[in-house]
Amino acid sequence: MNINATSGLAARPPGRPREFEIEEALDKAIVVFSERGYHAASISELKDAMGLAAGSLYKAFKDKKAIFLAAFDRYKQVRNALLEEELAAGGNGRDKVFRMLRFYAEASHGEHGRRGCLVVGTAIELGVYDAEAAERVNRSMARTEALLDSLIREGQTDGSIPQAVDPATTARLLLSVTQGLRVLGKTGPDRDRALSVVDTAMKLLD
Amino acid sequence: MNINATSGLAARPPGRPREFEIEEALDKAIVVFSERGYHAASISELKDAMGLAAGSLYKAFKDKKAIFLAAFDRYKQVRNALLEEELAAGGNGRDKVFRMLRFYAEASHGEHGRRGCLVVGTAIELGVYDAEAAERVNRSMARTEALLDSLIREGQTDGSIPQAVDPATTARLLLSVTQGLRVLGKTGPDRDRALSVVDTAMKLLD
DNA sequence: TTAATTTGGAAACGATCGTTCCCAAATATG
DNA sequence: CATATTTGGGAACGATCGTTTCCAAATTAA
Repeated sequence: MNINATSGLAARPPGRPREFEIEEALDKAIVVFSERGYHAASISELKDAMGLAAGSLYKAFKDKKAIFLAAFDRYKQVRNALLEEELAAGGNGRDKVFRMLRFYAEASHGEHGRRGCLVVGTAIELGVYDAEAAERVNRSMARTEALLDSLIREGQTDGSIPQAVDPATTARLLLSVTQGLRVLGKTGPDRDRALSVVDTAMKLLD
Repeated sequence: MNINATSGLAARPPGRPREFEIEEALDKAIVVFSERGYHAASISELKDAMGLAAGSLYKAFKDKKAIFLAAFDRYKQVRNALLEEELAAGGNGRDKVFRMLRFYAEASHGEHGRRGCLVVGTAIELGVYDAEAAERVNRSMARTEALLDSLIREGQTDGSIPQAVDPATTARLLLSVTQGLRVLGKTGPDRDRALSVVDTAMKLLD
């Protein structure tokens, strides 16, 4: 029996307490990894950005890849929460699809666009050589595709999207549009151009 | 007066002649850079793949970035030639757009898909921090977008694409579809799924 | 109080990075 | 022929990489 389990509060473990918040540090790491990519982001850059000494970093994480994977998971958690919030404000299925595409378009221009998407960056840089990274990328893509699929079906149920639209193939197309926007956003287009792509894509739901 | 200029043939320069073909070596470098990315591709890997000693490599190229940019330019030259060939076999404008999208879809699955696109990889990994790389990426993207635009207009002229289609915004959407397919192809989808995206995108030209 | 444990932070480690140097070989020029 | 020039190839360089080690500080448990 674990006497600590009687309390809902986690008992403070022995030893000197950590002086930084893991999630705050990961938020800084996300910026470095997104802008620079996995290989170009050095431990030196990471520790500076995260405000930690190398020793502290390696007590919190096994190695560089563990930092990266934790940052990836944190990134997905934050972005999923923001997307969920955006979708909750939506009306019918068609409106939710629009909001979702707009969500990606807004992340694909300006400073945010140049910072880049950690999922896309991971797919490009680590997708082939690292199984753990690839699995996370695939899970993320599959989730996005499934979400688009379900929103299209919701639109067909509420009448905002015609029955003639094929949910599966259309979801796959819209997924590739969102990933493509993220690529273009690294070097390129301004807000209006990103949003015009969304408007054009929505014609597939007419 | 340069007496050598009287001949159309390039006069062999003094010194020991190079024993390898630059373009053949670059074709090997393209594979390494595409699969691994710029930073993960080490000089050691590159020289092994290219079949050269480090010294020879640095006599042919100023530094690692010069190797990369030469490989990028070679990649674009080869891919553009293949695309041009594919388009020359096309019928009307609509068919040419289809062939162009299919050209990207075919490069976005299986071994070729996992190898990846050097333009997409460069945008992600170097787009923000290297001006020369960014300029090449932007030139490539702009060229592709302009080509799609012109093919759509061609289709409107020959009657295969409705006048209601807006060439500029549709070209931009199709560009982002092609870039997205390349991202998905790194970890994912099989041939049929890639081609189904193309079929769905073509509905925008109905 | 004492022992055990964990963190903070800096110094140090071996490995690998991109690059340069050096010398023998191969060619053009005089 | 000798000389200048360029390449091939490998050894060597300093810098930086990711990681480990070490010690003082902070905490829990006994």
